[in-house]
Amino acid sequence: MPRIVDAEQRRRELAAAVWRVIRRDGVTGASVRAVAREADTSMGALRHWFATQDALLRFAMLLVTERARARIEAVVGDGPLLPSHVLAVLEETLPLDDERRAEAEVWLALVARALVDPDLAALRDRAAADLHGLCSAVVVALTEAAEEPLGVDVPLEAERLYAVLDGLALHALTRPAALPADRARAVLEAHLAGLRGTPSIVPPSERGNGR
Amino acid sequence: MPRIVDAEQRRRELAAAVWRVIRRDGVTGASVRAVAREADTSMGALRHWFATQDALLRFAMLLVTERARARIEAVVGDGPLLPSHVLAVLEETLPLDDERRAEAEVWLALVARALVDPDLAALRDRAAADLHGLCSAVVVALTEAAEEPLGVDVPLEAERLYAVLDGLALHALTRPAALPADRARAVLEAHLAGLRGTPSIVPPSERGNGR
DNA sequence: CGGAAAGTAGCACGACTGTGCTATCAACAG
DNA sequence: CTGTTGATAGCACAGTCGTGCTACTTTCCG
Repeated sequence: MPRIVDAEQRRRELAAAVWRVIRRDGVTGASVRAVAREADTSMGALRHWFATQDALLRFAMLLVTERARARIEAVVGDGPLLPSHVLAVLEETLPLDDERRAEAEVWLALVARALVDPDLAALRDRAAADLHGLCSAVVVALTEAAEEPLGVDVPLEAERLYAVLDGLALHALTRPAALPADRARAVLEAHLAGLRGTPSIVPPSERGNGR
Repeated sequence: MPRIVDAEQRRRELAAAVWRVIRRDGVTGASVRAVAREADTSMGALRHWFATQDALLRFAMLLVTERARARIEAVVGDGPLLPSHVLAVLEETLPLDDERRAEAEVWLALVARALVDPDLAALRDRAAADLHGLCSAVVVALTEAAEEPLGVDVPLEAERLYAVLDGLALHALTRPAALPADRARAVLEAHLAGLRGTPSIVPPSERGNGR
């Protein structure tokens, strides 16, 4: 057989097959055989790239965080976190289109498994720490940009923003009919408006400044 | 063998064994044999009460919602939703002690499975609709109690409160060290303060009129 | 050309899976 | 007493599971 030009690429292809199986049959259905079949290869080939099933699932989970991180960095770039970019950045963690929805489904399945799998829990904790840090940065960026100094409890507001973010992600994922993409965006935007010093609770006369 | 006095009680005992297995080994480990062993009974006895494994998991999930609902009703009672009870009511959905933590773990595991199991999805959707309704009622109760009328987008604020609630639940469950019980409570309380018309973010000139 | 290495294929094993099924036991009705 | 029902026990079947392992093909290096 032809040499694989890029080993990492091959591993990503197989992990993509894991994603498809998890989305179709859940993490329970992600057996070695099912993944090999989905990837149109053999058990032996699969085990050549991943010694155990746990390693396979670990890599599949790692891929979720990597992709989200890449999208976020593509938006924010190297520079500082601009208030004008905040909504776009945080949106990248919500399941608002098919690609991000796929990631969120896999993420939820693996986070649940992480409750009883220390390896997956470690990956989850690292991602959580990253997102929590991002939320802190967002709170700082928004409050610093306010015209007059706001009395903000930054750690608390970061925690609250993080909760809104993951809560929206969970609900947009599990109740897409009740919380479609644009509505999830609107809720997030309203929350960010509050952090900007413009309380989300405003008289009707001032409402209607869509995103 | 002695007749079972209360069939429902027996089913609850078996479902409790399901909970213990799910908490220890995840939903993957909740096989018929494992549950029977945990409940200290036989496969035959288990199958006498639950015809299939799906029925067993369905009942275990139903039990989570039932218990949460019972606790909430115990707090709010028959009367109207008083602003003074709002925090205590919403707290009942957070994993702030061992009992509620157990429910949340089982809930997360089964919600993940619900992504590929229509029966569980139906239970999840019903619970979500209930909680969403509760959040709406909370928003209405708090804004109506405000001294001056606030321009509140009730559906949007309900959605945001629901997101905060489930986000906090998820984080308190998966990152208990980063978000201990009293801190989760504090974040929720800060959010409710905002709904009361006392924004969590206030200009320095208006500060000092405590929560 | 020959050998090493990369990659693929898939069998074998022992363990586990859900469910159908029968057998057994306890308790009550008649 | 007998007969019926509730409840338990556990075997049998036909699979699937993860992984160890060998065999094989293809590619590259010297």
